Amino acid sequence: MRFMTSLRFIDAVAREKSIRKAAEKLAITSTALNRRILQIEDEIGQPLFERLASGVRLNTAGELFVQHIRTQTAELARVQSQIADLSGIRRGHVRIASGADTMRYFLPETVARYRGEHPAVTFDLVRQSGDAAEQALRTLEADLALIFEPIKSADFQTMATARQQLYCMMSANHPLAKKPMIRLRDCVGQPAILPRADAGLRQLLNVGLIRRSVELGTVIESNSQEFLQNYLTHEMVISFQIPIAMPSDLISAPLNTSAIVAKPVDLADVPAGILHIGQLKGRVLPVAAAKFLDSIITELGARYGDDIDQ
Amino acid sequence: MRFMTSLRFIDAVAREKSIRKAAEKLAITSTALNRRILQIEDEIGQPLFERLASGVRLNTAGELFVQHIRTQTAELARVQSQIADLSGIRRGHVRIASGADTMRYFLPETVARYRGEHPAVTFDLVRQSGDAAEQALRTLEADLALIFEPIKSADFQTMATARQQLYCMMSANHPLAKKPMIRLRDCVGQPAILPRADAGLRQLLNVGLIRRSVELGTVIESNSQEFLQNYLTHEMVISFQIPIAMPSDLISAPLNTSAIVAKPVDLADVPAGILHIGQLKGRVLPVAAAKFLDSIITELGARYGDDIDQ
DNA sequence: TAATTGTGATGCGTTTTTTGCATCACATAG
DNA sequence: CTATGTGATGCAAAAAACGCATCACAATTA
Repeated sequence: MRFMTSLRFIDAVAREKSIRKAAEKLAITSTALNRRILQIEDEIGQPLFERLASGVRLNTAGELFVQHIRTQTAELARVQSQIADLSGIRRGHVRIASGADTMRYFLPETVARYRGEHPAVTFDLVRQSGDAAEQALRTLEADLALIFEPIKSADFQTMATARQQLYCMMSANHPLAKKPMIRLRDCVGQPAILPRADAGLRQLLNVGLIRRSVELGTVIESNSQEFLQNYLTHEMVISFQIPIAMPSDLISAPLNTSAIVAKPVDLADVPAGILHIGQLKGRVLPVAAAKFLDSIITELGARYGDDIDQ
Repeated sequence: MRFMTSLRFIDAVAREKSIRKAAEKLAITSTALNRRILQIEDEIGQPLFERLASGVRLNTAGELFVQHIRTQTAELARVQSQIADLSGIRRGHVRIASGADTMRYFLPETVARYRGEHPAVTFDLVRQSGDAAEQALRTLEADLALIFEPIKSADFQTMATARQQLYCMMSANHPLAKKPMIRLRDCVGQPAILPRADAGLRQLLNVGLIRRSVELGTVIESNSQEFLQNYLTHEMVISFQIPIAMPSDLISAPLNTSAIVAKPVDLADVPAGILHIGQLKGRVLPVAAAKFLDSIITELGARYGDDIDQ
């Protein structure tokens, strides 16, 4: 959209906090970008940026204007999506911010199924922390966010939730692997590898550990789920995971030949965590995003049945 | 705002239903305008207008897009107003659609008082019928509307109301002029000049006339309030008016020397009509318009006290 | 039926706007 | 004090927008 160019540029400068850096990202020269900004500021009647030695920063007027730019951009996307939807085939672009949990199996499968029905819809999938995902909704960089505990912002509008019981994962020949259900007291002193503290799963686990006065032998912390899971085959340690982040056969086929097994942690020790699927409060989503949200809810329903809300 | 040009042009074409006519209004050639439209349509990916031999007409996609243009234009105005408001002096532009009643004395006085406090705020005052005023709110051509009965659209959000008792006006030497209060039965067969049927006042009066089975000798109908009032000095006829459309001394000073007098019509015959002041439902008004609305409410309160709501 | 009028689309030369290079002025860090 | 980074600006080249003349089509009029 040509008429959005100047607005897009201003948004970029606001994000980069530097005209030259933004110009580089936009693949134009800083002088062209600079002049566009000066022109808009001239038309507005007052500056939008403070000029610092280290770059630029939005002033109050700029904050207001950039907020307008972002909502306008999102609105335009929504209208375009709506218009494209008129021609029968569903077009559009869906931008999703999510934690790592759903990026492993759930989203690949759900997106693939949706794209099977609507090949003209494209996706952005950004893996980030819960806080960052909420922020992405606010700045309108994302349409939907999937966040596993906790929700911090009042701007987050939950459209669906799924209860996720904590599972303990370990090598198939680990002593605990024979139990059908894990109690935290079983894990006292066990060497464990855990997600880092900013993950919702870790916070959920910590509450249980404190309540039961259990201490694990935390040998490794990592924010890579791949690492957490694959490491289990190399050392006799335990880890924790929620179902949505596990291969589906790990739970559904307890007699599988996999070298790794997952056993549920007693809900009395650690309550089920909540996976929140939501959007920015008050926003009207583009057709494609709204329909994909339906898809997510359907898929969650198929997987977890009664553990789904809304 | 340079970046709004193409959008403004499309809106103009949508309103004129002709590229050439719109081009003339916009003071450019039809070819330039035509090309801008083709370009936008190309970027959207499908046409926004149907091409007819007599001009163009919005198709469904166009309706959606033009709606978007209008809301975004209004939003931009709001943001600009908000930004201007940061610099202390209140700037902005207020667009008012109203019936003739308030255009005579109420709005001139209220606007003048407001501009006395905020000289940088400019105004558009469009006199039109109630229906047209509601339509102007919907197309975002107006920020506020003042409508004297009846409100038809569900999109109209009433922000304040003022009860207006009907008054009978006549020359000071008219037989009825001696009565302190007029009953409709006093008017049977009286030659009368009335506003046209599309005016709220006329509809209000008609209800009373039918209920009391009274018929007037309607000799003249006009939509010009000036005519209705000034004619009273030339022929012995009666007319009707609401207080807000009358010079303030007509009521406040009953012993005035004016050649024209106004006497209230008994509320048992004709109930008080309601003057509605409102905006498009759900819309956030620019600062200047919102503050002027406060001004209107204050002014109404000073004039009519208990007859004001909300 | 034929001419006329009005509509949007398009090729081409001109005008206006935007862009990029080189450079300036200024602030900060080393 | 020097080096490096920032945004602003003069000037020429590139790109975009514009206006004129004209086409193709449809509806209206003679």
